[in-house]
Amino acid sequence: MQNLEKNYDPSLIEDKIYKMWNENECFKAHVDPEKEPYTIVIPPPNITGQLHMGHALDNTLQDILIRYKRMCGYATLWLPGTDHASIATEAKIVEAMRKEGVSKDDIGRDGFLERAWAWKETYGGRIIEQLKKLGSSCDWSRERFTLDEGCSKAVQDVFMHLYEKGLIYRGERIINWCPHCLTSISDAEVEFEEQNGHFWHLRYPFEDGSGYLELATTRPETLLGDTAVAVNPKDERYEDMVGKYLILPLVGRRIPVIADDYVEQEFGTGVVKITPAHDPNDFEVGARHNLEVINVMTDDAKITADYPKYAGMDRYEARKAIVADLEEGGFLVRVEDYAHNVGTCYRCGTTVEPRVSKQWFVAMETLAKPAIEAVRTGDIKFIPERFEKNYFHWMENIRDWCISRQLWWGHRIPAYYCDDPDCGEMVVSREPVTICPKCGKPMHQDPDTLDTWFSSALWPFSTLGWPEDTEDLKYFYPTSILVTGYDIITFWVSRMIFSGLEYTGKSPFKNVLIHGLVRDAQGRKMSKSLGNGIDPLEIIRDYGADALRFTLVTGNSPGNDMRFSNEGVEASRNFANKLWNATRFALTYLTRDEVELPAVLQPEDKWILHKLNGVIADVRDNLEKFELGIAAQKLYDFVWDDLCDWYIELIKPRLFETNPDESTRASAQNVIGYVLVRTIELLHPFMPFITEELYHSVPHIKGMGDILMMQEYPAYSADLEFPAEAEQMGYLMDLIKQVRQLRQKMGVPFSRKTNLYLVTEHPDTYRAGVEYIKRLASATDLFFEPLAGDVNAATVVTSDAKVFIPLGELVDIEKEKARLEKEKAKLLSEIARIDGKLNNPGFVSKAPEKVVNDERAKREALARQLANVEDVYSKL
RNA sequence: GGAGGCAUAGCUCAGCCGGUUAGAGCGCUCGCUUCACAUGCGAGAGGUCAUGGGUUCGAGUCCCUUUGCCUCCACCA
Repeated sequence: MQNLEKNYDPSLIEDKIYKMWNENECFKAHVDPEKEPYTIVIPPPNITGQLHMGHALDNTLQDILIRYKRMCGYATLWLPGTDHASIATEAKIVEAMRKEGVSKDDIGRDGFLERAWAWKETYGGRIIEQLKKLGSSCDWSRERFTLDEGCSKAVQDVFMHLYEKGLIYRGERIINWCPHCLTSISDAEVEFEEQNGHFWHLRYPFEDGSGYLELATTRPETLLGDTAVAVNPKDERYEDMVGKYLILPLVGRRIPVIADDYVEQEFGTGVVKITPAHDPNDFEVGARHNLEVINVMTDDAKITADYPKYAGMDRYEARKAIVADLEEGGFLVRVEDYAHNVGTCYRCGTTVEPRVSKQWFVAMETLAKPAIEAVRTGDIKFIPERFEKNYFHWMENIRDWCISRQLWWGHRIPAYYCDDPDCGEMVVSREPVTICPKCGKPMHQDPDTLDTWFSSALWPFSTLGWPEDTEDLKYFYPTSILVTGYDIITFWVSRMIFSGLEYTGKSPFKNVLIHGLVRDAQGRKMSKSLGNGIDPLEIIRDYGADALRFTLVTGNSPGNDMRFSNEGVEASRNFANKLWNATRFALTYLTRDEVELPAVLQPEDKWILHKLNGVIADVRDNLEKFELGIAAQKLYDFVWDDLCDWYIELIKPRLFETNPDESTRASAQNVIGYVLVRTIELLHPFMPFITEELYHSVPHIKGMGDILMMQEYPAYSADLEFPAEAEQMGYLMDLIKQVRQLRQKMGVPFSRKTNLYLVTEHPDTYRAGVEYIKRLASATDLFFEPLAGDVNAATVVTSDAKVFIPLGELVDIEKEKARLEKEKAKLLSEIARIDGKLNNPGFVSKAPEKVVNDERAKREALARQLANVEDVYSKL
C-alpha cells in the first residue's frame, strides 16, 4: 500500500507499467490445449507511418477486446507487425534520393534495396514504439513484417499455387498507370474525383470528301492514337456511314467508322472516337473489332517520338497544342465546359493514364465465389452488418486483379524469361532459373514486384507460419476477429477472405469489426495537407494513454465516424482522476491487506453490490456484442454516479473514526475494497495503465495475483442480487434528493441544518442510514415520528415516506399548499396515463407480462405517493 | 447511374431485440473551500427525437414518402 498523489499523473506511471508487463511476459501467447484460443492479427501499419488517430482508434479497440478475452481465460494472441507498403515506401525513398540528386537508375536495384532496408530499420520500429505508448498488449515476440522471410515464402507459395492452378496469368491488357509513381496500379487503387474540364467537339472528314462526322472528347490529345470512330448499330442517323473511312485530323491516318453497342445514341452526337491504347472502354471495343492499339505516350505521360510535332510534350501541353492545331485546321467545332470524373492515383494523386501493357493478373471469378459464400452463410460476419452489402457488391462485380508493379521494393515476381526474344520461354519457379530449359540460353527474372496488398492478403496465416503447418497456425488460426476501418474493406478485408479460403481452406476470421474515421472537431478528415491532424502522442503526453483510449471508445459506435476534440479527452482525463481519487479516499481508511465480503451487509452495501453485479453482466454482454462504447459509458456512469456520488458518500460515516461500531466500519472497508477491485478489473481493458497502477495499491480479494491484466474478469454472481434492498435504497436516495431539491428551491443555505421528521412503513432502511441521511440531507437530527405541534414545516413526499422539515419563518403555508397541489395534480395525471394503458385491453393482453406488471407496480407506487401527499396536505 | 449512412438538448454524440417521464460529455444558470477529487460537490434550465404517412396495445427505435448533409461503388467518350 502506498500514498497516492492528489491528482493522477499518467506520465509518471505509464512507461513503468508497460515495462512491468513486458518483463513479466504478460503479452506472450501460449499454445494451451486446455484453453480456447482468441486471436487478433493487427492491421499492419506501413513502415513509413507515424501513429495517427486512426491507428489509435483501431488499436484501442483491438486492445480492449484482447485484454477482455485474456481476462476471461482465453489463450489470447494479438499478433503485431508492419507492412512494407511498396508503393508508399518506394515513393518516399525516391523523394529522399531526389533531394540528394540521386536517381534509382544511378544506384541500381541492389543499391536501392539496400537503402530501402536501411529505411525500414530506421522507421519501421518507430510506429511499434508508438503502439506501445498506447498500451497495446501485442505479443512482440511474434512481431512480423510483410517482407520478412516467412511472409516472402508464403507469397512465393501462393504465386506458384495460383499459377499452377491457372489463376495467375500474364497478359497485355489495359491497366491504370501512374505517370508519377511509374507503375501500374490496380482498379482499387484508383480514386475518382470530379474535375472541371472541357468537352471538345471535333469533326473528322470522310476519306471520300463527303463531309464530316462530328464527335466530342474530353481528351483531344488521345486523338493521336485513334484507330476508329464508333456509332451505335441501331442509330439510324449513321447507318449509311458504318464501314466508310475517315481521315484522322493532324495525323492523316485512315480509320474506319464501326458500329458497337457500347456507344450511347443519346450522349453527345452519338459518335465516339476510339483510342484502344488510352481508354479502358475503347480497349474493349478495339478488341471486338480487331483495331490496332497505338500507344502514343511514354511511361511518364509524354507524347512519343512517333509524333514529332508533339514529341516530348506532356499530356496537358500536348492537349493545348493539338487543340490549337485542330482549330487552325478547321476541325474544332466548339468547346463546352464539362465536369467529369478523373481517375487519380491513391498514393500521389496524379491523374492515372490508362495504358496497354504486359502485366500479371489474378483471375478473380473462381476466387470470389467462395468468398461471397462465406459471408452469405454467416461464416464471416461484418459488424455492423450493412458493410456486407459493400462487400458483396464489390465481390460480385470484381475484375481481374493487376498484381504486378514496376517497383523495386516488394516481393519480386518469380517468373524467368529467356534472354532470347525469339525463344520467348517463360518459367515460373520457386528457385532461381538461370538457364533456359528450352534453348539453353541465359534467363532473367521478371523485374517487377507484387502489389503490396498481395502479401497483406496472406497476413492472417502467413504470420502464423503458413505454409508450414506450425503449432501456432494449428492453434491460433482461424483468427477470431479483424478490426479495421471501412476504407480498407476492398483493398484488404475482401482479399484476405478469398486468400484464406483458397490457401488454408478456412475463413481467416469469424468477425470483422468495422470502425469509422476519426475526424477533427469540425468534422473534417484529418490530413497532412490541411494540417488539422491531431497527434495521438501529444494527447498521450498531455492527458495520458488511458484518457485517449477512453475518449476514442466512448461515444463511438461501429462503422460510424467520430469527431475528436480536446474537450472529450479532458472529460476522460477527469474520469481517470475520479477513479484515482475514489481509490485514494478508500485507501485512507483501508488498512488491511485483503478484503472479503462481510457476512453482515448494510442496505447501502447490498445496493452497491447489486448495482455492481448489474454492471458486470451488462459490460460483459456489451463486449460480447462488440458494443464497446456502450460498455465504457456504463462503467463511467457506475463509477461516477453510483460508486462516487452515492456509495462513498453513504459509507463515510461508517468509515470515519467517529463511528463507534467496529463491525460496520470493518464491513464498509471490506465492501468498498471489494467494489473497487472489481471496478478496476472491469475497467482494465479500457484504461489499462491507471487500473494496473491502482491495483498495486489496493488490498486484493483472497486468491488474486500480483498483476491486474492477468486476473480473471469479474463475473456475474447470483449471490450479489439484492433486488428488494436495492429498491428500498432507491426510495431512500430519492428522499435525500428531494430534501436537497426542496431546500434549494426555498433558498435554505447549505450551512443551515434542520431536523427531519420521517414517517414510513419501512423505518429499518432509514434507521440504518441515519448518519448519512443527516450528512447528505443537511439534517441535525432525524426523528421517526410525525412533527408534533403547530410548527411551520415544508414537506417531502415519496411513495415510501413522508418527511416534515420544520423551517419556521422560511415556510409559507400557502406556498406549501400550492406546491403540494401541483404535485398532486402531477401524480394524478401520471396515474391517469398509466390507467389509460392498463384499461386498454390490447395492452394488457398483448404486451409482455413483465411490462404490464411494471406498469402496475409503478401505479401502486404513485398511488402510495399520492396518498402521502394528500395526508400531508390535510395536516397543513 | 447504383448502393449505403446521417438528421435526437446551444455544441458533439449514445440510445442494443419497439415497452417508464428520451440520456451523456461539453457549454450555460444558481449555490457550495461538505475532512477523495474545483480534473470537484449539490441544484437547475434546455428536446414536437428532420418531414409527412403507415404498421402496432405501444414508435426516437420498424416500413414507406419528402427534404438536407455525407460516404462508397460505377465511369457516358
